[in-house]
Amino acid sequence: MAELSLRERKRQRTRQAIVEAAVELFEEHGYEGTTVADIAEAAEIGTRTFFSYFASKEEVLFPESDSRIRAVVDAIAARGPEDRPADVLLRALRTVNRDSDDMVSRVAALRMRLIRTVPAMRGRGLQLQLDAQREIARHLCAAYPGELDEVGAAALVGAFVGAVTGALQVLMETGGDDPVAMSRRLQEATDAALRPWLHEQDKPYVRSREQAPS
Amino acid sequence: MAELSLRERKRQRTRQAIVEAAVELFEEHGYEGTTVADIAEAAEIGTRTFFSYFASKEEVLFPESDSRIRAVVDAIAARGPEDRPADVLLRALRTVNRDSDDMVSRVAALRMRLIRTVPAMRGRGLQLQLDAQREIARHLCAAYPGELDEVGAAALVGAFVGAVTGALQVLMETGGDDPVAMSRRLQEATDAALRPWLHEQDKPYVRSREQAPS
DNA sequence: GACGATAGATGCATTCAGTGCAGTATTGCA
DNA sequence: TGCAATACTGCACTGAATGCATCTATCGTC
Repeated sequence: MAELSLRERKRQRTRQAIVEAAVELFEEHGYEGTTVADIAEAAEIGTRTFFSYFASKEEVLFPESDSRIRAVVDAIAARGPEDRPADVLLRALRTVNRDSDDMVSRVAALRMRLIRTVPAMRGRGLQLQLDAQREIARHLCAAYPGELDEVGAAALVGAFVGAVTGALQVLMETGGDDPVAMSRRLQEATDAALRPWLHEQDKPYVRSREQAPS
Repeated sequence: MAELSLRERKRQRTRQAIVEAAVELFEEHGYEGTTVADIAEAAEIGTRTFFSYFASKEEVLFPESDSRIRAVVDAIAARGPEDRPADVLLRALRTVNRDSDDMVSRVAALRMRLIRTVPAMRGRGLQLQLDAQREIARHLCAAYPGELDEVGAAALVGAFVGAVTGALQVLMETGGDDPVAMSRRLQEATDAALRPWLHEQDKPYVRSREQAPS
């Protein structure tokens, strides 16, 4: 399968070394307290070489072009004939939230913490998110020709992602440290915000409230 | 009213001079093609002084803490007893869109263009937007105690603002130059995206289409 | 296995944003 | 008028990022 050339393998290894060195140093001395030169030295490369792997210091912590996009695109591709655009997005959103590995991986956790605290990281994260939205909107638009135009699709995607982002922001700043509880509150909040789109059979928290009225 | 001390007046004048110089130079040589030193020289101040007025180069184009927030907060304060949170946001959103002066003022137009093209500006803009959302969510939460918690309010606000942002992004990149047409398409797209929240009497584009079919 | 082409690594110099500091000028106030 | 607070400025410095020239390792080919 992975018949990569020696050059390619070496490059991957160096890349990995950079990321690991960066994570190590960021955790020890903080983001601002770590210079690119420090990272390069720890990864045993020249400072100049760093920038042939990553365009900027932030980039180290935003490696892969997020698997989330792919998950949503898959969900769009797997839509049923009865599904409205909003249904598809709703399902995708839940899948993504459920499978969110953002609390497990060490890099992901660090990234989260830095996004919350370092302006440069926050800005970068938001930009990538907006790009991802655009990408998803394109797919959604293509999946519903005649029904959704580019702008409408972007608005719809924006609404759904915006709800998640808004909730997540508050959750992170409140600083709860229990991932399970946070995930549940996130689901509740977005469900509530997006309630007008929910079908009856899709309203878990209404159902649970019927069973156990407050 | 404006009994400012001489110092204060002088400071305002210098501030104004910096902004004007910056706008001038950005329009002539582009954002990246203009250094802080250039701006300072044009504004007849020392380079160092620039940073006692603005914390960074971007900041020059994000002056006042946006009147938009105030407009939304006002809309929340002016809510009727029958209004649901979504109703309030919907009305506020329309007011803001309608009064949007972002196409008239020279600074605003330049800012728009740079947000679209310069990563640093985009990042900064998104950060400010998220902060604004948070602020609005706080007010909304306070206005509906017992009904909305912090997280839920943030999700709701995020959904509405996200819809507008998503649509706006596509509209800007499509690069239509007719502000009126863009404003109309924006309204249509967000209306469509937020349709599940619309009351019947709140659907202007359905109504106007009945009156004057295209 | 040798060889030329190519891609990657590196050092060096440079630009530019942003900060800390110290000294000077200006303003507000008594 | 004089004193204290505040603003302005130059200077030196750090750190990110880029361009360029050079050197080295790898690759495909014969």
